[in-house]
Parts: sequence; C-alpha cells; structure tokens
Amino acid sequence: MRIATWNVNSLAARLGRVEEWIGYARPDVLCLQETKQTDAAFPHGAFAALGYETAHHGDGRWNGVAIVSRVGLEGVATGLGSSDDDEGTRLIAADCGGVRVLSAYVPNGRALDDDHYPAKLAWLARLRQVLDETSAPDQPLAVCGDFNVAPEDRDVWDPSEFVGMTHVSQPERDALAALASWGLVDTFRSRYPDDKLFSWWDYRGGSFHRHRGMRIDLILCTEVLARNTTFALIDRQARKGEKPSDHAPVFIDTSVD
DNA sequence: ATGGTGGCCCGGCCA
Repeated sequence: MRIATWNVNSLAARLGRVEEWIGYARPDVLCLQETKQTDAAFPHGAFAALGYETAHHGDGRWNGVAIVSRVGLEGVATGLGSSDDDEGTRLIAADCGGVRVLSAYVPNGRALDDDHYPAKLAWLARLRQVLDETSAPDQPLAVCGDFNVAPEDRDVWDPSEFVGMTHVSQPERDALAALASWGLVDTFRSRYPDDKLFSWWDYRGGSFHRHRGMRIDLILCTEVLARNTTFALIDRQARKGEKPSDHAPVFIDTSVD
C-alpha cells in the first residue's frame, strides 16, 4: 500500500501536476494539504476519472485538506472534534484499505512572539488528544501532512539560519515528539539517516537549486505499519518544472498484516 | 538589497 502526502499550495493551481503525479506514482492513498478550496469547488470528478474516491475539508481561501484513495474511503471525520478549536479546516481522517489515515496541516506559527505560535503548539497537543480519543496505537494508522516543524537540526539546510525562528524551536519539536510518543514512527527518517533530505523549499532566492530546504512533511505511522514499510521517498522531481508547489510529495510503501 | 516568489484575487494577507 502506497501512502503519500503533498502540500499542493492551491489545488486549483496544481491540479495538472497532481494528476500527472498520480499517473506515475500511483499512490493508493494521497493526503493533500493547502487545497485552498471550498468543498463545493473540490474537483472530485478529476480524481474519480483516475479511479479515486475523495473526501475534502475546506472553506475557501486558506488551508483545506483532503484524502484521495483508490482502496476505499469510509468513516470520514473532519476537524479536531470540538467546536471551539475547529477553525481553519486543517484535519481530515478516513479509513482507507484497513488503515486509519489522517491528513493534517499544522498551523505555521509565523513567529515565536506571534499569537499564532502558542496556537500552533496547542493545535499539536490537541491532535494528540484526538488520537487518544478516537484511535489506539496498536491499530494501522498514519498521520500524514505538513507539520511545519523540522524534527531535528539535520532536517534544515543550516541550523544557524534558524536561530530564533519557528519550525525548529524546542517547544515545537517537543510538541511533535509528544504527538509521536503516542505511538508513531517517522517512517521516512527511520529509513534514511542522511542529512539534508528536504520536502519544502522556499520559492524565493533559488532555494530549491541551492538545496536550501526543510523536511517538514512527514508520514508518522503506528508500529504495525512502520515495521512493514519497504520503501520511502521524497519525490524531488515533482518540485521541478512548470508551476510546482513549494513542497514535494512524500510517500511510503507499507502493508497491513 | 529590510527584499525576494507565489497563491489568493486586486489590496494585502499568508506562507
């Protein structure tokens, strides 16, 4: 089972690239973030034409997440599950081929002294609560998405460039570690110890070609999926060419026992 | 160089 995640930075602007990528990567499940669409505008038909069912949670201009599956799509749940912290359309979950799949777009946080920064930490803590309330770590489950946190220094091109910045601060890394301590494995990292394997590069300043990126798009799996993972890849090819997203898709190949 | 690029959608926000 091939499970993928991709922050597409507007699905309307990226649909052609997404269709192209599905055509050669043939994921079984593809989690999307930053669709920037309403549910009404989501191109369900384009995915159906490729053999995929879809579920989307978006309200228009900002954020928006989706799950695209050709192995079944049931038990869809949207948001964090409480009325007061469900703004932003940043989470959707579904059962796909025996795996509980979550597509998450963690808030950016903006700056350490910005009000959005503690909100980001709270969102990550709330996601851990959602797992506690809805799932168990002994089931096949994958939390996929743009976490807007680089887990370690080796996940950024130059840690000295990030002093005092978001995405690398200890509270963010602690919040991500607290989420993972529920029972999740960073499946890509567990296969590749190398530094400087990134999933996002700023559009500005030729960052991609200068290898100035960060690894912030993760597939966190429970042990039952992690131990069956046979392959993992960040597809840098998809960051090249015409009108790319600023993120590359990430995927793993795994199976349910 | 206090910018840069790109997406939303047209003035300014967001990443």
